[in-house]
Amino acid sequence: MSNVATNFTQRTINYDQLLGDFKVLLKKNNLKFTIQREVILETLYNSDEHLAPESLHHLLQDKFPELKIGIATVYRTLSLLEDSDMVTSLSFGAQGKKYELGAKNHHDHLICTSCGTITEFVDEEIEERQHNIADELGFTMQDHSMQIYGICKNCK
Amino acid sequence: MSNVATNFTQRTINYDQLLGDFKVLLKKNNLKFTIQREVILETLYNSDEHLAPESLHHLLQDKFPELKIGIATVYRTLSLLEDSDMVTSLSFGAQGKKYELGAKNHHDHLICTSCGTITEFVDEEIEERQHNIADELGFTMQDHSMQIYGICKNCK
DNA sequence: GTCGCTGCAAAGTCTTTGCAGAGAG
DNA sequence: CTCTCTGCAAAGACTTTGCAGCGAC
Repeated sequence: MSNVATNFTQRTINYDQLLGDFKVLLKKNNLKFTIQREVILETLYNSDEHLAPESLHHLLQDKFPELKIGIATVYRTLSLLEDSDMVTSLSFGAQGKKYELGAKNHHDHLICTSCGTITEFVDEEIEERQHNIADELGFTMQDHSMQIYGICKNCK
Repeated sequence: MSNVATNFTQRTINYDQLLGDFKVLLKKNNLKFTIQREVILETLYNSDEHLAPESLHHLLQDKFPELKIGIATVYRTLSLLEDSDMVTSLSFGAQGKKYELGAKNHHDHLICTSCGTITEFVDEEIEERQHNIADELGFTMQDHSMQIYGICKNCK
């Protein structure tokens, strides 16, 4: 690969650390650590997919059938995690959001409009440029997201 | 402003031309040119906002009460326009999409998380970089979108 | 005239909320 | 024990669809 700083992301923290952060967060807000919240965090951690609430719910039902986790709990937990900046949501194309754990390095998305595959990438030049632009416009940048849509190698 | 290629967008075509394109599109697909479709196009053209279907519907009811345009027609026309690449949809934050006419220059969005204001910008360096990245990953780029979230000048 | 379009209302999705019992601290 | 969570079901919000009459061509 050339001089393009295009690197695939890596998980930056291990699960125990993530779980610890989650427990701290809960404690700080007087919330309880429940088995449902734990398996949702764990499932997000172990998934390389960008999960829609419904897909996550199915995964949970498959992996933890005895818990009978309700879809409402999935939505509530995702909102909680998103509000606490532990997960990020993306809304591509049609309707519905997809969630991914924020405990990965920051990255942007390349989305194949044919097969729907999402590829992640990071480009330092763009990252830096975004900061500059925000500064120039008197904006305090909190976050950003970028998507490139096209046809992937396999679909061509 | 410094050397940052940050320019605000300008409308690239006039309304008559846009309307002409729309008529051609309709004819090509054996669709009819109706007053409802025309006022929707016109309202989008005259709006500097990114419009949600509901907001657009309200605008239309205010401006053309005698037409009694139904919300279903708004949705159907927006889908038509989006499928034909005449409008683009964005889905920020919460739920629901917002639409804008595609007949503007390409631009990206800076979104204030406090007041919700959307500022548009273009940066050539980023544009170019996106093409390079897509190429490197064997991707044929069709489109892209970028959002920067933060706190705007006024809200600070 | 023909055939697509429209408004209306009903039906679908996706998401949130109310509630009573269950469970964490 | 207390007070939050959970699953369920009902309610909401947003979008799509079926239909009969209307209107563009």
